[in-house]
Amino acid sequence: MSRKTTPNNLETLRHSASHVLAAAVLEMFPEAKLAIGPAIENGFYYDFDLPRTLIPEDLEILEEKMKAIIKADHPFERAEISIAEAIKKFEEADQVYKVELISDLEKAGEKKVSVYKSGHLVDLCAGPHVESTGKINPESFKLTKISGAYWRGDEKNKMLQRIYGVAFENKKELDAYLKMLEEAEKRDHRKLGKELDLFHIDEVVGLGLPLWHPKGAILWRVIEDFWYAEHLKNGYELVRSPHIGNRTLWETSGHWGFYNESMYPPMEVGQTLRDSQEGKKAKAPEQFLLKPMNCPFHIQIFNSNLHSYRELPFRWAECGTVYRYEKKGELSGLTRVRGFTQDDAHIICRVDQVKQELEKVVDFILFIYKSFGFAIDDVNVYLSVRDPKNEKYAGTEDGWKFTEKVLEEVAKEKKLNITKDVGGAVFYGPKLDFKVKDAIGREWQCSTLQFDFNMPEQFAMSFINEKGEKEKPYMLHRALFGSFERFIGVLIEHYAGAFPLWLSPVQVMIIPVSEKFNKYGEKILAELKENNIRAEINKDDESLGKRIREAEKQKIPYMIVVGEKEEKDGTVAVRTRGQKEQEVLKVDEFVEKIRKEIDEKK
RNA sequence: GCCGUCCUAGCUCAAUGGUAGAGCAAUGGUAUCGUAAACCAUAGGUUAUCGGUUCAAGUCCGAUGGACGGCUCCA
Repeated sequence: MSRKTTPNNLETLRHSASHVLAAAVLEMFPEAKLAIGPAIENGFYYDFDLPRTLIPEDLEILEEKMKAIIKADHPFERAEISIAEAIKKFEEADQVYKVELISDLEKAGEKKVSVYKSGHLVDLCAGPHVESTGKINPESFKLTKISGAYWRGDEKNKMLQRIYGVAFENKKELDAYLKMLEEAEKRDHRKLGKELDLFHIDEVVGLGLPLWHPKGAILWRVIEDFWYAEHLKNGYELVRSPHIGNRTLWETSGHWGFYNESMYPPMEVGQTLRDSQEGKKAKAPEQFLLKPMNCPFHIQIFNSNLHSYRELPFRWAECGTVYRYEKKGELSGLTRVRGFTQDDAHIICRVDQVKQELEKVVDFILFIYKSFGFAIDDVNVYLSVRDPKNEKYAGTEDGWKFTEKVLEEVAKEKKLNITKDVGGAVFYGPKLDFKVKDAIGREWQCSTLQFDFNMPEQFAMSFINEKGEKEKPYMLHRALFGSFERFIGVLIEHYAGAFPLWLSPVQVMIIPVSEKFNKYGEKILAELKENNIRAEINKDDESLGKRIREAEKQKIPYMIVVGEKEEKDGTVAVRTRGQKEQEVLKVDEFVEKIRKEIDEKK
């Protein structure tokens, strides 16, 4: 029985392509065991258990085989069979992964499963598919990469081989996609970080511990200044805390037990380094841990005093550098590091203040994205709630119900296009996450807004309410950037390194026509600096054209060229990034123009 | 951590198992230049590290380290 499908449904097409891949793999390796093969963004993948490791050349062979299957135009025939029949069928074919999937469907209460037959391949599948393999354009797909993937995504399970492919309706779309990937590579923050001399990650210093070069550090500083100014405007107070803290703190918070997989091990103190080198034991040893988060410190500030309900809410902000020993393979440029600075704040408030505080934070987050040129469509928002089946959650039933409800309400009122992530909540509370895509489409969590039921309990936080009784406050964690490192990483990719004026490490490059005009150039440099404009002068013994080229490559927003005419008239010839046309302005006109542009953007 | 690919000068890349090269950058000169690369010269390497195979290894094999793409993870 052939089922009607929508032939221009890309997802159907991609999913069908994954079946064609599976058929091709079975031709090549009759003993291959099939796992799962869904459609994904831009294409599809299929996981296999194979008798040998694939090599890149295998992909070419498989592509040819796929094309032959497409050419043969096998119909996709759907059939519904009973669970027992399905298990028998797949057991006979020795498809152990399929048998496991069917058994799970049975446990979930299914009586029948659907299978699709096309050519020799019979695959367990909910469908839908295109009518026949011939509906796939043989020129519009490509197998792209091989990787390992754990069966059912569990690292305790066997690692299978995953083949990824991209698929589109026609060759033109495929080519456009491949071209886009090529372009995306050029805006990779790791590449631009080197080209623009912003940062590097040094093997000797340690993995995941970026070093910020002068141009990167000024970029960071500009962002940080903006952050501080906006927080003070928005009713936050600043706090500061150390990088290390006594182990007992982390025992109370629960990190010592729960997060020991990703914390740097403790350092033992109570003696000098020399004593330690000589193998001496401290008389009263104490252990200190690098902080993986700032919260316990902020809580200790709260707990150092008795608080009245009248004082609440507290909004305490800190750009605090935290350290997490991420697994080596998880590290990636600036987006996943081991030492990073969270733009953290904790809001400690009463129940009647929760909603208003959430609204304020959401508004603040939206303001931040707007300020850095992100459209809200560039940002995906996830509401992570409890998995009701799982019981490993801190806090009371009522607390969860209330906070999940109010989070969803606020998200809806603020017209956020949220995706609900059931089971995505951390054990201590529900959260709202904002994720931004990098150049190659990977999502990185930046802003986060989280409830915490655990810490107030563990640290016995309380304030005195109207009745004179102790009451436990609500605590919100939030970060707008997430971390400076990650945010700057996605920012570099977002702007492809061509930062708007207010963020540019060098805002103006002065280029004297020849060394005779260096003095005039220096005079202008001094005047720009006087006006807090980040300017440099390029007096290198190189041609004018060469120095213009260098400034363009460094993506400096304004270049000003000065020579005989300009010196005589007290003017500058202004060239804007990416434009050939120049504008001649009086020096103070230029200064005013730039200052105005910088101040407006802020 | 797991699967796979990769690692040659500061950067981007060459070199059928047979003497490690080029461009850019750097340094020293000449030219003092009007909007995306002036010209000449010099220097720069234990081919990531360690071990093996071979008459001979950048090249083949193994281990280690690192990078990249996935998986897992991301408080």
